[in-house]
Amino acid sequence: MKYDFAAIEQKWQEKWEKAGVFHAADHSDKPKFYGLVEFPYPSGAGMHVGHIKAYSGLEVVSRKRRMQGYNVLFPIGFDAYGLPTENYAIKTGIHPREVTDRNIARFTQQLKRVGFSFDWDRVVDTTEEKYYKWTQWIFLQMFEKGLVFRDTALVNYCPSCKVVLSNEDSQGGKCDICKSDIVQRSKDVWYLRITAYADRLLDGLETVEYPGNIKMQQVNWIGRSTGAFVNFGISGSDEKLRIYTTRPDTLFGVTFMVIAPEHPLIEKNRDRITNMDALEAYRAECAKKTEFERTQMNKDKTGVRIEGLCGIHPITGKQIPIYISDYVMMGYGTGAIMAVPAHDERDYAFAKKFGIDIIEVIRGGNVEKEAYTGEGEMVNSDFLNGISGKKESIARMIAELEKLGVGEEGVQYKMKDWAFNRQRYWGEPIPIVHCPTCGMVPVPYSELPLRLPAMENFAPGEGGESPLAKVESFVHCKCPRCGGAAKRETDTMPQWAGSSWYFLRYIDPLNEDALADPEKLRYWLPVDWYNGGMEHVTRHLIYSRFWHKFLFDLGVVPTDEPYAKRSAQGLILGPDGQKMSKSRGNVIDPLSVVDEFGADTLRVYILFMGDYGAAAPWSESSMRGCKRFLDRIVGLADTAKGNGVTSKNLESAFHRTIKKVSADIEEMKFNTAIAAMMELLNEIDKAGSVTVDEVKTLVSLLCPFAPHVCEEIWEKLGGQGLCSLAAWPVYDEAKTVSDTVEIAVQICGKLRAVVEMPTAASREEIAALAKADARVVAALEGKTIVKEIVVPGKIVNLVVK
RNA sequence: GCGGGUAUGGCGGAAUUGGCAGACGCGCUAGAUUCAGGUUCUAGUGGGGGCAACUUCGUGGAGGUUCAAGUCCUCUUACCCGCACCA
Repeated sequence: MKYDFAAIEQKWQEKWEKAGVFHAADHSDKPKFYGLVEFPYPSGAGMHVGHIKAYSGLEVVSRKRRMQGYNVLFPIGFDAYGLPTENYAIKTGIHPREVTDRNIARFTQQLKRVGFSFDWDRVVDTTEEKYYKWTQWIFLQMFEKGLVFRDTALVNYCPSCKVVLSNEDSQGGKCDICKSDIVQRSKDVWYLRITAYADRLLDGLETVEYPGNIKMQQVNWIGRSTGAFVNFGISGSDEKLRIYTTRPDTLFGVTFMVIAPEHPLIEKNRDRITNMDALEAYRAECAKKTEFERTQMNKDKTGVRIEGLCGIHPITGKQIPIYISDYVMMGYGTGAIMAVPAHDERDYAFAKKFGIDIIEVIRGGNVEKEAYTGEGEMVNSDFLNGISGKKESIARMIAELEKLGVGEEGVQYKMKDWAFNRQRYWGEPIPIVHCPTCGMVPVPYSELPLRLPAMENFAPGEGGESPLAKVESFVHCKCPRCGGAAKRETDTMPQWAGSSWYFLRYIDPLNEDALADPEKLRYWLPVDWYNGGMEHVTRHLIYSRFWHKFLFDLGVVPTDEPYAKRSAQGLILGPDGQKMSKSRGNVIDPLSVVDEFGADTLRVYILFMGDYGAAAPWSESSMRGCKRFLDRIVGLADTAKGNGVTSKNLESAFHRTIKKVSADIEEMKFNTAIAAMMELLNEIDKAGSVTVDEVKTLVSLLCPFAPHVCEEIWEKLGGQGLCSLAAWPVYDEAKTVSDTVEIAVQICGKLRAVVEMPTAASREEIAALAKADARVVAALEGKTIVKEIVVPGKIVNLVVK
């Protein structure tokens, strides 16, 4: 039966808003549930079906929790600083503030039309002064604790966006925002010392409930390796060349050393090196390549030997040639390696190309043919000879190095410190003053927020200078320490800043004295369940864990980890099975679906499409099936008569469905939860009649998925109050089992009959009933049973000869 | 190259973790209702064989374990995702 979804949806959205049913209470005797979804970037394109899927999962969980009597915090906000808005503003001349406000208003309206149960009184916007005041406050706290520093570095620069990008934003050598090629530039940039938290970010993973693949990605991203630092000598000098290796056990197999082209050793020894021309030519060649190109050419090794300098082996004292090559990176370890060609594939390729000796120190392979990286007995290795455990030889070698004072155990991370700046307008100003006498001075806390100045032209300056540098009144200031003339920092923070702590602000969005009240933080934290996209697993998720741990150390937040549990939704693909994109023209607009089929249908379909965590293509006809389901539910309500239960069988089906839907929601198996309700509806149709009580139960189960139509039916059936606040149905385990059960009877593993028998039958009774079935009797004709397998409730298998 | 994942009808996907493969939905076929249908209802729908009861094959491929395998083991193929000269 078709229903007027447009009228119903508007009616109930208004009622919910008026009654404030989705407001979280700050203090409550109820158990709390904090469900968090990744807040959107309010782009000009408006909402995407992907947003709906991303929010629908915890929307259902949150609605279920409310019905279960929890005090639920399910907030939403806007991560509104960022380049697309700024670029749009530059193009159109409309101020980013105005663009942002407009986009937020549009998103808000769209989200409300889908009927999400967000607490709209707690909306945060990262670009508001009252919000970014605290982003700046956290930055200054980090500055005070020595976690903020400046360094000259080769940075990824996007010539199109005119902005310095982090490694994370320039993966694959392309700008994450505009997809143009990245070039390398030398620049003074801000860093956050996230590596200081590397171990804790790793160890903390043990204490949280994240899916295995997310943990794995974070572990790989942090990339901890243990090994040793070893100091090699330099011929004719008391200088040391320090290297990092994970295989100190192979130290006797070293036949050459390699340093990165940018390694300072070369500059320091200019006068002693006899082939500077060749080295500089090679360096110039490398500088032309982006980091991406450098890492792409991973097989063909190039390099130049440094003439006039030699390494000295720390134990044998042997002279060792040193090369420069771009297969060694300045950014990892010490920018220098000891090369053991016999047992490392890269060193092997290099040695073959340059005709360098290969010394086997671990037996087990054929070093004439290829590098051997496995384990084996140590040879040619002095005091290590005869040992065959890698662990033991490494430990012995490290002990020896420490005894001789030429090395020690060490740990390295792939993760680099976080380049924390943008030369753009639409971001949080970095609250630092550069004073000619005092150096870098933080803006006093009392002067926060340091406001983003009004500007007419926010196009970036040539050469990557921030547009803020053009605002004289902003730049020129007095040094907060000495009172002398000084200049403000003009860089702004990167887009990941505001999103690194937004979940804390939801807890107390209007607080003017603290980022949030400690009492409230203690009540709500940690976030019980956080859902978001896989694309944020290595950036946002690590950054925000880092900030949270820092705030924990400050005593600002009560938990070491911000998120107790994390899940991720899969993409919605276009009807053609391809990723949705404007250029492919396969984008589905959620609001046009709401117009045509209603918000409830959209919500049910998106969760019914398939595994919540997997990608699935859009199918309009499949969605129509969900509409049909809701229409049938509406029709069912009209035929409901009387109270109590219709029949024992149907009662049992209800209890089974309550059990399944309850459990499936907890595991985000929304597709099978909906399928179970469809099955129940089919059962009811078969039974031919249904009571008002039963329909109310079904509608309560469906309410988190399709809340508008459920409220309407609930009201029509005389339900108390709102369906959204009704008690979540409970099931009786005893009633989930029906009296009889169908048992499959196999003979030699082949299905021969299906026999209905009492659920309570004993093994013997089951076997007897099975053997009494006419078809089984026929099949057993002339055979002898050699084995009987009886699995109560499931199957009987008779093995015959 | 390393790490992780996936593979089931015409399609999206189920399968209580070793126990009737294909739930649920779409699509399709036939019939009914309707002036009409992108409506609604009824029945059917994995492949082959048979009028039928029934029978046989069947979860990317090849082996294996088991009374019993989509599920466990070995090998293999294809695709997807992440990292990528990390010393």
